[in-house]
Amino acid sequence: MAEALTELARPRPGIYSRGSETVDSILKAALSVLIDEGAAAFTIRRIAAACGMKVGNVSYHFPRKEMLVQVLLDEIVTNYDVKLEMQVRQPNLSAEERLRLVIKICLDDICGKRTTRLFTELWALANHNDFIADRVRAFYGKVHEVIGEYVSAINPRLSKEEVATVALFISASMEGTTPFLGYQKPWAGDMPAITAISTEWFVRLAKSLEPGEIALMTRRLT
Amino acid sequence: MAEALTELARPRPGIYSRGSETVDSILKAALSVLIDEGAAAFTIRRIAAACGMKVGNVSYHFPRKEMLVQVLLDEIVTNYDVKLEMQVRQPNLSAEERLRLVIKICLDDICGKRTTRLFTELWALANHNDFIADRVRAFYGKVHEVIGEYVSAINPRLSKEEVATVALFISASMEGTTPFLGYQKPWAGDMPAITAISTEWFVRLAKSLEPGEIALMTRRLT
DNA sequence: ACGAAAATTTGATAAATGTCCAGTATTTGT
DNA sequence: ACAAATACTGGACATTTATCAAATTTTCGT
Repeated sequence: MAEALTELARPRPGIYSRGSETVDSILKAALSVLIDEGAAAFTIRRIAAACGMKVGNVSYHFPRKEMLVQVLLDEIVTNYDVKLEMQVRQPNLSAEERLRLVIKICLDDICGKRTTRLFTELWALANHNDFIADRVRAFYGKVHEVIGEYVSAINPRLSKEEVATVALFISASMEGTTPFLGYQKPWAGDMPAITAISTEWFVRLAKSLEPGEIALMTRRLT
Repeated sequence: MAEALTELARPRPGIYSRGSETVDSILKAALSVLIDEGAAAFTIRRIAAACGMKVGNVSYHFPRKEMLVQVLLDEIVTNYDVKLEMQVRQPNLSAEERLRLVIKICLDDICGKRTTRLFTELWALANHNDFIADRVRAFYGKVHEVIGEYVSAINPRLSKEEVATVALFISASMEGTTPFLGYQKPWAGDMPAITAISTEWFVRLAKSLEPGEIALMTRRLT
């Protein structure tokens, strides 16, 4: 089931302005269908219906369904990247305040319908679609970098690897709330308390971890 | 898309022993297909092929595909429940050691192909299938109970709600490793370190949290 | 070993899917 | 305003899907 990571995802089919708008409509509708109805309903016909278009036209702009998936995912990931950068790069904040902010931003975002639905679907799709797996990995790599930057600023004695591990731990812990406390999930009401614990304890972890301590703990465990 | 939570999931069609074995084969094959090929390949035909059977026979034992899904999920959840109970109820351990053990068991389990693949699929399916959402919720409810039991033993001053919140935090944090550090996931190699941090810091959280502190932190955050 | 119940095979059904193409309409540079 | 490039329509195509029913084989209490 190895996907072709090559030149499948062309820039954009549209050249005339009308075509460009149509492509936008299709992508928007495709995202809506994925979020509102799930991957099983992610069908050329449903997408066409969702943006009031004929099947043939969608097929004209995206001759292969896989193209649509790839262009859509690239757009989604880019949007998240931009949003993350914009929201996080606030001036006049200490490293600790920045880390708190990032944690709050991530958890607030997870509460939204879009993120809750989209990423649970992507995690599943990544199991058997190498392209999706690759993009999801790249996206979270950036998230880890941002978190790691602040962890490193809070605790400069930590090595690069230790910072990466702490960032991974914080990120994974936060993302884990998605299927449980995300949009309309069973424990969604507990998100404020979990956010509070997260900000407090992840900052505490970043502050108080000693260089070499992770290796020590790991060795002790096995 | 509201599912009928009623009497769809009959006990078992099989009456003759051969039929029983066939049903078992079907369920086993269905799980294999879901894990090895994903929800998109979860098809009567693929399942039939996976257990060397004719499509009509699978259809005879499970006249509706949704029946197969429901019986399969019930069996899966029951198996996990039993496994959890067995592994966790070790004698001669302190509450703290038990909590460490539960954390280690959960994270080790997440590393396996079965759990990594299965639960990412279930989280996605739960978005639009009420039956699956219900069973997944029930399962994690039990996990939280087990964790909460030990948290409560470690820190008896915490209220029931506080214990539940801490258990939810620990559980969600652990489950969050699935799409990142699970089977063949990008950061799978970091699981030992993450396990070490998890056991150490989740126990520390359970120990040191003061009654009323969660409410305080939550209020301070907003 | 007989016979009814259960299991299995075989083949068919309608519906839905991705892809394609001939023809028509629209857009855009000139 | 013209012509070429682009966009869109309508319909078709072969596959694949879940479900079903008649005919056959197997099972198992008697």
